[in-house]
This record gives sequence, structure tokens and C-alpha cells, in this order.
Amino acid sequence: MKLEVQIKMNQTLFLRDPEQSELGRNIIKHSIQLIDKTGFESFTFKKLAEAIGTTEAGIYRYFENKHKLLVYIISWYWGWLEFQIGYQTKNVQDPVTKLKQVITLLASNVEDDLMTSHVDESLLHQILIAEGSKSYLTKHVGEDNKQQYFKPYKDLCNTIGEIILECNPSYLYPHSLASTIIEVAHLQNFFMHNLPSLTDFDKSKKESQIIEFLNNLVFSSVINKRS
Amino acid sequence: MKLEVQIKMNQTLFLRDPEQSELGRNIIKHSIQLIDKTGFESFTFKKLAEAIGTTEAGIYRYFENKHKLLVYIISWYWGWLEFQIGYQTKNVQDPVTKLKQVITLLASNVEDDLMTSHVDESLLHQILIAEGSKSYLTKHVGEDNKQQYFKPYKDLCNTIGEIILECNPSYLYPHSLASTIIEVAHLQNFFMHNLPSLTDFDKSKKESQIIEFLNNLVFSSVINKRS
DNA sequence: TATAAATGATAGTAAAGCTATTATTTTTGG
DNA sequence: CCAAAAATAATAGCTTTACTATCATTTATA
Repeated sequence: MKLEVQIKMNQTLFLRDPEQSELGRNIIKHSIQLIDKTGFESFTFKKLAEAIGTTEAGIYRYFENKHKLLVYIISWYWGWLEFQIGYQTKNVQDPVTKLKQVITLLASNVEDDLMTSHVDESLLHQILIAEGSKSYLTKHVGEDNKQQYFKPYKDLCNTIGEIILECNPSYLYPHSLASTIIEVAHLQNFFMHNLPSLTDFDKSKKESQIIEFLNNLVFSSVINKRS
Repeated sequence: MKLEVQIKMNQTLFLRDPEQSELGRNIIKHSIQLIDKTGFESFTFKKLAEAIGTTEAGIYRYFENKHKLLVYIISWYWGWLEFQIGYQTKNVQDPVTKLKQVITLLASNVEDDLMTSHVDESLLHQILIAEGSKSYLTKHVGEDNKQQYFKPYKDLCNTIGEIILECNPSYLYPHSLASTIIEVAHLQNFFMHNLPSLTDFDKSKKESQIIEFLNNLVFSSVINKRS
């Protein structure tokens, strides 16, 4: 039998569960491809329907609007990443090693996970870099938050925050540092590729440079000989 | 006579210079108010025209589209902030003090500058927090960059990067750290007010908490006793 | 004071963002 | 296996957004 990883999703994000039908899985698969290709602003349900070979109204039966679909695939990614972190740091005792592995996972290019046949995690990672912050930078972030749309992101920040506290139980800003690591990993990646003079990375555009910058930043303040 | 600060703007951002006419200045003034109030997604030239008491076509004579208008007001803000930094740190010798002042300027609530009668910097600061990253998180960031749309942001990063190097000439990531400080100042502010569990700040929601977090983060790595 | 430049008033178009209706498949429970 | 229910397809239509065009009128300026 084929093993498939299932990420538990917030039921209020969709009208009909896209995991439960061929059309639904196609919506997820092609929306990831299309958002990555055209960017979220140019992405429309009409174009998505064409790509799948269905109709606009068909998509609307699954998702109320394109913003909820974006939040859905982003939540899915955070759920998947949390699973990856748990899996990859399972037998690691040293919290510093663990935090380094987390930073590496966040800042490295992701490979498509074959356990999830209808999701291309590599593209999803690119979407997070370029569109991730648009999921919460809205006027309706308050209501979205009440609906628990950002729970997977918060859970991930808590997980990382706990590892930070294992490194230094008296560190004052575990959550802020966790959200900072996540966002800076993506931002520096975007800048490296698109606005390189906002960074100090060379033209090789290797993600390892971002990892080194983050390691320097994070471990200087978490393991601070001065305080 | 009344002193007015003028920020030099990129000529390709507009079709007609909005600083040079009453209508133009009204476009700037009301777009800042309207984007702050409704968010950039809901902001339209039609609503802006109504707010001013002119017509949609009238706005289009000044700006090609709402994205360029957003880039315009954001560039304006970076230019103004660069001026503020130069002004406020003019006679400060110690680079550490200087960098602390820059962090404070970036993370504090801004007061409306009376030298610029048609721009409310306080609102503009809120726009930067909630909409700033949308100015570059687009598929056309490459072309926009060629047109020098992000020069004021880059200049500011260079200025901050130089102060960082004054603090520690062997620090490896002055530009990345500068862009990180700017973005994290805004992000943590947004999180503090909208998704507080992504931060460690208490309910007082005082910006001073963000400043402390940033000072800890920045100076641990810039003045690192370990390296 | 003529003339050019800017603005106002109005109209119109294509696409985006939805909703509704009916017909046709596909699924599934008795 | 068949009938009812559920999902999908096909089509239409409506409002708003994003933008362009035209022409009349006001305002600035040589």
C-alpha cells in the first residue's frame, strides 16, 4: 500500500473538503502551481478552472474566495513543516543542534515530498516566500484569527519557541524570536533573489548563506555571554 | 515663511508630479488616509476620487495604477525617515548610541510631521506596517527594481548598514541585518496588535517592548564577545 | 487676451469576483 | 440493482474594479 501523510485542516477554511475528491485535490494541486507561476494578485478562480478543466462555479463550491484558498494551502504547509520538524529532530537531544536543524529546514529549498501526491512542497515553499505574509496582512486578520486560521503558524512558533527555551530557559523572547526566524528566513530569501543589495549574499544565491546569517543572529542572542 | 520639507521622488513613479498641484497633493493626502482606513486591497481610485471630490479619470492622470501610488507613498516615507535619521543622529559620535536611536525611530509610533502639510507620517507608518511588504512582493519586482522604485529603501539599508559596520567593522551581514531590523520592527508591531501569541509582549502593547527585543537581538550579534 | 494646460463630466470596455439555475453525471444506501 | 441524493458541468448574469477615451470647461501663463 501507498502511505499518504494527512494534514488536519481547519474545517471553516473550505465549503467542501478538497482532500475528499478528485476535483478537490486538483484544485489544491493546480492552485499551488498557478499561484507560484502568476503570483497571488493575478491568480483567479477562472484561470484555475481553465487549468483544471472545470468551471469557475465548480471552484466556488470548495472555497469561498481566493484568499481562503491561499490561507488553506499556507496552513497546510505549516502543518506539514511541523510534522517534518518533529520527524527530523526526533532523536536529537541537544537543543542547540535541534534549533540549528529547524533554521536549516526553514531556510533551505524544500524538495517535493512524495508522501503527499497532490501537493508540491517545493512550489509551496516558494509561495510562502513570495505570498506568505499576504495571508495575514489584511484588514480582516482579526476575524480570521478568531476562526483559528493561523493556528498552524502559531503552533509552529510555539514549537520553535520551546526549543529556544531549551537552549536558554531565561531567554525573554522565545515567540518573537521564533516568528522572526520564520519571517526573516523567507524575506532574506526573497531579497537574495530579487533585491540582492538588501542582503550581503554573493551571486551564488545559495540558501546556506541565509542559514549562516540566521545562525549568527539567533545564537548570539540566545546564548549570550554578556547577559 | 513656512518651511516645507521636500522629498525627491523617482519621476517614473507618476505621470504628473503630485507635489505640484492642489489636486496632486490631495491625492497623496487622501490616499494615505484611505489606504490606512480600508487596507490596500479594498482601496480603489474610484473611492479615492469620491473622497477628494474629483473623478476616477482625474486620479489616473497622476498615477498609472494603485500599486505605483502605493510605491510612491512608501518611497516618500523612506526618504522622509532617512532625513529624520540624519537629522536626529547628526551630533551623535558613538555608533552604538546611533544604532539604538535608529532602532527606536523604526519601532516607535511616528508623530505627524508638521513640516509636511499634506502627508500624515503617523498614518504612513501604519501603512508601512500593514502594507509595506506588498510594495515588493509582486511578480514584477524585477522590472520595478530596474526602474529604481526601491532606491529609497536600499539607501536607508545602506545608511543603517554603515552604522552597523561602525559598531563592528568585521560584522559580516550589515545589509541583511539592516533590512531585518526594518522588517522585524514592522512585523513584530503587526503581530503585537493583531496576532499577539506570535510575540512575547504584554497587553500594554507598548512599542518599547519591540525596541528592547530588537536591541537584544541586534547588539548580541553585532557586538559578539564570542567571535 | 489668446492659448495651452489642467480639470471635470460622462461614457464605455474588459476582466474580476461572485451567485443562481438547470441539466447531467456519479455516488451510495435500501 | 435501482432510486434518491450528491456532486459536477454548462450557462447565464450581475456588480465592482481597473482602465481608456472624448469633449467641455475652468485655470494658469506668455
